[in-house]
Amino acid sequence: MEYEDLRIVETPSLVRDYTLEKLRNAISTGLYPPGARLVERELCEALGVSRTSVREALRQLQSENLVEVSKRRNISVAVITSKDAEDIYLIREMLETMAIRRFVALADDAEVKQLVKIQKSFGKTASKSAPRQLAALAGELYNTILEGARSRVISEVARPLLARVNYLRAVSMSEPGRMEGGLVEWEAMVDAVVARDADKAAEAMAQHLRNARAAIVARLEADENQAEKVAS
Amino acid sequence: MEYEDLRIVETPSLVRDYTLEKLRNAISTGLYPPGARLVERELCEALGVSRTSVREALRQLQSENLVEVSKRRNISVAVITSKDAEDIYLIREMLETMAIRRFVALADDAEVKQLVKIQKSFGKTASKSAPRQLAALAGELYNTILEGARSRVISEVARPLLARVNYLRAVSMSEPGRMEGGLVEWEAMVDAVVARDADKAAEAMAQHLRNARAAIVARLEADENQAEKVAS
DNA sequence: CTCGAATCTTTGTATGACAATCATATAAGT
DNA sequence: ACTTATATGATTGTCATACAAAGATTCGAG
Repeated sequence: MEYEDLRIVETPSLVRDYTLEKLRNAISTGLYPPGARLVERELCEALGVSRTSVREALRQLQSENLVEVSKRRNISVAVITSKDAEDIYLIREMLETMAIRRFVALADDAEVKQLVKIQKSFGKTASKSAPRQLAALAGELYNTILEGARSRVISEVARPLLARVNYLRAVSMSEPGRMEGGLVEWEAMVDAVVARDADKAAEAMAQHLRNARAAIVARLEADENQAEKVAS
Repeated sequence: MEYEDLRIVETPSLVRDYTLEKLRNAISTGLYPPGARLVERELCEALGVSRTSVREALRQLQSENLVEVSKRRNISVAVITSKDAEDIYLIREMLETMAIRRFVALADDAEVKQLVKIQKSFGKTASKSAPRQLAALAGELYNTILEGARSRVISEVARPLLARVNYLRAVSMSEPGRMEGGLVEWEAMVDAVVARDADKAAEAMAQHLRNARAAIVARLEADENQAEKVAS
């Protein structure tokens, strides 16, 4: 008899993981936008957990650079400057072309099929312009790629970077015009993966990230100029 | 009158930062070697701090992947496999060539001079084969480079990776033969930086990391084969 | 020697307490 | 009215406890 299937695989969930998840989510959806202050007691109330758990979750968010501490020790959602965003996208370009090459080399057929499926849902969802759905799909896409690349290290480095620009991506996707570009490149990438053409897939991925970088950096620079004007 | 000089710039040190620092140090020096179990209560005693502080520090180490949690929730010093090490070095190669190019472009003369100084101390210290001193110097070298590269993001991504292989580097440096190779490449790199030749500097850095990768991966693979043999 | 109950260990979580720091409001003096 | 003191409040950092859950260990009964 086979017991493998019965074995309980997931450890009972931890309050601090729940807390972490909730906070990460709140940040990436913009519920807590960049710069928003996070007060421990308020988070405790909002989440119904103790200060202990909130604080441990905050320490992790701090290590992930999703929040930043002021010199008064107050914690707020990290503000990404245009320069930060540029560097994040440059690094992502290196990491994710690396990942997609590994995916082409190592992913099994089920994973490739999964990629195609996500890509198709994309086409369907895009016409309705439902930013939340699109963001979720994009997340799935990246997850699938990182999984299929079979590298713990790449995932560990890439995921926090992805998390840091999650909110920006969501904002950028809700802008008219930017979305279609992304779709075309993703389609090219998935096609290349299906054809097991690593170079082409990597190039499509790089192209996508270069375009995204340009769009987001431009957007942030505009915001920064605006803010500067207001300040004066 | 100028008040800038009087202003207190450093926030009073936090117990959790002290704890984090101590633990990171203990891991990178091998006082707590890979696989060693870390028991909260013991750490409290050893460090003279409360469980609260130890736990918050552990959460950060966890985010940095310096420790790992078993399914029983026990925490131990992360074990780096040969595959992990290979990926870490591949990513470092991308990040640090990027960093050294920025350094050449952006660092001021004082920083270049600092680099040269460190490089010279290296030559002096190497003859005496004092691994602790060498490790400290290498740390300074990387710090200087990352500082001079003027990119928060690059530093934030590169530093944890560096920390993860710190112990391995120390071990590898204490082996005979490996050290001199590193020194030659570093000398080439610093020379190129002084000459403000970004391509040459980047190539020297890449060369250094490729050599280090080969040495460390070989070493880990040997260890892993050994362990496998013992297990059988 | 094996099985199972009792006990010890370790982690997860909550709570309450208190100091230190900063921010804000209030009172006082000129 | 304006500035300075003073009190008051808010927030974070740290500690000490307490207790539940889950595992690991010990030890006695058979």
